[in-house]
Amino acid sequence: MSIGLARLREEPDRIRQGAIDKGEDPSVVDAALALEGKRRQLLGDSDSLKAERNVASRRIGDAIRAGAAPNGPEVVVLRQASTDAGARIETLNAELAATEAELEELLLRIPNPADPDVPVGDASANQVVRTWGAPLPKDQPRDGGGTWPRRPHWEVAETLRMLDLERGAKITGSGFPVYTGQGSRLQRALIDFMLDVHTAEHGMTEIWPPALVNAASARGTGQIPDKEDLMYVVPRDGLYLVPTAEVPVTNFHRNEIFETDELPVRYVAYSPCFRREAGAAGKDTRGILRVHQFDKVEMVFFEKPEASTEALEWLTGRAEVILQRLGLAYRVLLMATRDMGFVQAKKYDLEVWAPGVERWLEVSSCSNFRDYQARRMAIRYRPEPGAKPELVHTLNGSGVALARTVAAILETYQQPDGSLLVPEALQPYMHTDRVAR
RNA sequence: GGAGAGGUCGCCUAGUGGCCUAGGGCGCCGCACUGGAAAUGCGGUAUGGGGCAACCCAUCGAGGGUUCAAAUCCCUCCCUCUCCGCCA
Repeated sequence: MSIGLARLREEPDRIRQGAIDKGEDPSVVDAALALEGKRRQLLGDSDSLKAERNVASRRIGDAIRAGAAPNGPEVVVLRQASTDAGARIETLNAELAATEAELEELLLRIPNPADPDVPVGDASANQVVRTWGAPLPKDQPRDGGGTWPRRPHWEVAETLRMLDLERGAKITGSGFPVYTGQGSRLQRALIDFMLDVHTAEHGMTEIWPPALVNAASARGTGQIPDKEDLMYVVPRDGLYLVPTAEVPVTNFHRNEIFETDELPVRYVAYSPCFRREAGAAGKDTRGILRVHQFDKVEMVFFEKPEASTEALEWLTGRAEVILQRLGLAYRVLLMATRDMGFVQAKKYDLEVWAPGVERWLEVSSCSNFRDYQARRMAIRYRPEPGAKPELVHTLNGSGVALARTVAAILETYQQPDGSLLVPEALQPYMHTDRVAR
């Protein structure tokens, strides 16, 4: 379940409109409402029959303890009453189970309504809310006059022996890049740099999660059943390779209740990410813009509901800090309802400028899920000490994904002589200010 | 991988078919006593669902089964601990 039944009953109109805005079928909302009514009816009937049966059973126990014969007339009558109730319960429960299964099916098809400030429409309605830095031109003025053309990242990397796509294809398959030499060190440097900034400066707690998760976790964040095709599966052990650290880190607190003073809880996690990218064949085949395995530093927040709106802005800003320190030009997009995804309430994408391929590359996606994800995973908190638990709000965002950031660095910091300047922020980690042949 | 022992209300623990409507201790909250505290006493202290409410239903690792009735008996699975094997 993702949309809450209470909310479904209380504000069906808003949920219906939310479905329409996201391009989903709104009639599902009414079908779910009808089934919910049926469910409550059946549940009430079943519960009162169970109460009857419990009373009868208790009386049998009392009678026997008081000295009645276990097969005496008094007990036989009671036993019959209990058996009869049991039979009717079984009939009702079968119907109830079918109803609940059907209802759950429908609820999974109701999207999380977008926040009121999200533009309605498809990708063309996405708004650029701000840009930072100036996108470099492909043709760069040369000191002595004229221009030189910036090369795409795969050419820069190959010249400097930082990347080996062919051997990656040999040992695993296409889309599994091998980073070599200073390329490998650049990976480590970026991971280290990002984790250091988010922990030491932004106060997040570092998590180093497993790279495989079980089915319950995959279900928790909605990877299955919806997106099973996107994941690598290990059927023999019933495990899934993580497509993002969001999956293990959000599930970290599945079925838990935070105490009042524990929130917010803010994690940052590095993990490799594995994506089959089925259906994307032919797109971005060159270089490392779309690969099956990449590395990412991910931020995952658990917030009090009243704080989540502001938390999304802060979260997005923390990802921006990384790009700013790396000196990469980027823009922030507020995603429109039909382009933001089924489960997000509000989402910003960060796109970095890659002057070699002359494209904006998505390196981060920062989302507020409100209580939608938390409901599926039963992650709650107590608003006051001793109060009834309520669902937390969850947020996450990349801070940031490596492969495309590496591409942007290679294309932004390449020099006319073929060497690469190391961004100042990375120099302490790379132990050099320049990579040359 | 093999053998054994376990998984009970935040923590520890009692519980071998009905007196379990899960008992006790610790912790926590409230009240009383106190100048204030400690100690002590009394009461309260899980989650989900249904009901206007009184209250009812479900949950003793998970899921099935036997029974009028399951924490308790049976089956399957998961996890933890100890020992052995293997291994970075």
